Amino acid sequence: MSEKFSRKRTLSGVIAKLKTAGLRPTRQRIALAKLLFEPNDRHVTAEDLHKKAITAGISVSLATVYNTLHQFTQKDLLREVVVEPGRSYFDTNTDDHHHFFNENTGSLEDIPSDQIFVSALPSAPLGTKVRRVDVIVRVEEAAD
Amino acid sequence: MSEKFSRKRTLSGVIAKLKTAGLRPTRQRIALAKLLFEPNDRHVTAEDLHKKAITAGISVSLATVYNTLHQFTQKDLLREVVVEPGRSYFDTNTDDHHHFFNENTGSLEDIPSDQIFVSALPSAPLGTKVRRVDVIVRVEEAAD
DNA sequence: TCCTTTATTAGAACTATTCTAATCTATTGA
DNA sequence: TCAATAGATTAGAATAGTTCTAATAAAGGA
Repeated sequence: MSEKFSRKRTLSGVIAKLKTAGLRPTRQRIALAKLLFEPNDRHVTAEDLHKKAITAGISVSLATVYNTLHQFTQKDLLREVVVEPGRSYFDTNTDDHHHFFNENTGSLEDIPSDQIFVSALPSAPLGTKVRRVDVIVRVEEAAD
Repeated sequence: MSEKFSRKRTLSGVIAKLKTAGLRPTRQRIALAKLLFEPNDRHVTAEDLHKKAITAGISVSLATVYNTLHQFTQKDLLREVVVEPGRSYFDTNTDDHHHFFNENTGSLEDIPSDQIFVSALPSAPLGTKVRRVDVIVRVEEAAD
């Protein structure tokens, strides 16, 4: 019973999240949100998520995955991380933070914002304002 | 005479640069290097450079432009800057520095490394070592 | 319930990039 | 200087990731 209850809670939590964001809680969006907001796998590509959904028995098209990722990003449920040309990562952590990017494995890892300090001294170019500061620490496998 | 002399100097400078990098100074590479290492236009896409070359009357294929940009990057004559999914910029400034990226116009602007200070406190993930730290200050047109 | 709005879909289209295999060119050494 | 050869260039095909399109389906309100 408690399992059923907790599943139900998660479900309604996700639905509430979507509603608050002004997105209709459709079957596909609910399923994708549940996959995305699981504790692990915080950095996901569209391809990843699509595979994951199909594997989980959720029938959803790649187009919908892309649409959903972009909508979630627009509504601040996700954050897009650009580290490689030709591949977008989406991060379920929307708090202010930065990343390690392993160029050999392609894996991303968060750096909490209190573990790195950036003093952005120069003012933004004329007529513009700062939207966000991204720090990417590019690492490679250490040749032992 | 002095014009001819200086043109010659530039040419041999570019050739020397290529040779030192261990790259054969071919007609195409010399021409692309001269276009790239001009004082302006420090941030260039493959498409940009190809157009520029064709306009300048230099017959070169897009494949060669890509090859050349990657070879130059490998030899540290250029630096690749990834700010947008699906488009790579190449920066002729290989010194340690960072960037403003205008998300509306797609333009890049250098931030000298002495104008920004990053304390990368957290150590790199196990088995990896830091290769580079990229700071991208994303700006947008200020809604006046 | 029915109607309107919004979402989903398969597949085509698009964009940036890489690959392929044939042709050409720079370098080296006789 | 010239031929041999290692390396570079090419056009066009192929690929990967993403976006578009127009038809179908589902959600929410009256």
